[in-house]
Amino acid sequence: MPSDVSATQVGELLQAAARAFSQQGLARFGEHGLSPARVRLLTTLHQRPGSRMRDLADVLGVSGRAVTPVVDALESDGLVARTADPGDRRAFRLTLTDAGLATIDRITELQHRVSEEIFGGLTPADRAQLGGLLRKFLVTVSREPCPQNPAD
Amino acid sequence: MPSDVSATQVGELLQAAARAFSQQGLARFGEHGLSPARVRLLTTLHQRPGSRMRDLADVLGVSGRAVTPVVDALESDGLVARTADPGDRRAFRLTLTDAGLATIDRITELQHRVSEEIFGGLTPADRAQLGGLLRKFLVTVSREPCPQNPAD
DNA sequence: TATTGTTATACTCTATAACTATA
DNA sequence: TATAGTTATAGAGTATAACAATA
Repeated sequence: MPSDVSATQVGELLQAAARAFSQQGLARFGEHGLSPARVRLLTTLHQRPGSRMRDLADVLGVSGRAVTPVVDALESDGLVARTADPGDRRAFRLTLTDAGLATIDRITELQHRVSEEIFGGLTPADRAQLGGLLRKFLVTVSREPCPQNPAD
Repeated sequence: MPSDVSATQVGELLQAAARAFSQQGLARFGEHGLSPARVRLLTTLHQRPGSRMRDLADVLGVSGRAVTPVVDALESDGLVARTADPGDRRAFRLTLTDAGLATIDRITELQHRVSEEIFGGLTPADRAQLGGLLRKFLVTVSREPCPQNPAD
C-alpha cells in the first residue's frame, strides 16, 4: 500500500463521508428552516459573541459580501441583532437575541441527535479515534495552509 | 455521557476537515477550470463508463435535473459525449472523449498532489487508520440511510 | 401508466466591483 | 488611503414541476 495512494484515498473518503453527513444531517436541519449558511453563522456567532461582520466573514472563510444577506435573513427572523460598534462607527456588532439563543439550543439538540444517528454504526472507541485523527489533521492543515502572501 | 458528546464533536470535526480539504483542494482545481460538480461527474463517469444520465444522478445523489447542465457544459467543452442508448431510445449513454480521459489524468494527478500536500502532516499510519475509519463509517451509513433507532 | 431527459422557473450561496461612511 | 458594510450584478449548483418521447 503506497502512501500516496493512501493519501488520495483518504481525501476521497473524507469527501464522501462529509457528503453523507451533510445529506443526512443538514437535510434534517432544512426541515426546521435552518440552512447550512445560517446554522454556520449562528453557531460561529454563538462562539464569538459580539463579532463584527468582517470578523465573521474571515472566520467563516467567505467574502464580506456573503455575510450581509445571511445576517439580513437572520435579523428579519429575529434571531440576531445588529448593534452599533461604539469604537468604530462603520462596523456592527452582532448579537444573538433570545430567539437566537433558543435556536442555538435547537441546533445543538438536533446536532446531537443527528450525530448519534449517523455515527451510531461506529463504536465509541472508533468515534474517539476518528475524532482524534480528524483533530490532528486539522491542526496540521491550519498550521501550513498556504502562508506566503504577506509579502505584498 | 461522553459518547454523545463525542458523536457531536466527530460530526463537527468531519465538517471542518472536509471544509479545509475543499477549500485547499478543490480551490486548486478551480485554477484548471474544474468545478467540483464537473469533477464529480467526470470521475463518476470514469468509474462507470457508458452510464445513463439517470444512473449518474442516482449515484451522485442529485436530481436528474441537476445533471443536464453539467453534462451540457462538459459536452460543449468536448470532454464527454452523449450517444444514443441502443436499448432505450429515451436514454443517453455518456462516454468520456479522449480529451475527457486526458482531463481524468489531470484530475488524478492533481488529486494526488493535493492529497499529499494536505495530508502531509499525518503519518502513513495515521492516514491508513483515518481511511479505515472513514470507510467503516461510510459502510454503516450507507447500510442504514434512515435508521429508526429510538432506543436512545 | 411509468420513465428518460428536457425546458422553465426559482432558490441558496457566494464572488467581484462600485459605492458610502467612516477611519 | 484603507476599511466596514452595503448595493448591484453575476454565476454555479440544485430543486420542483410540466412536458416530450419512449417504454
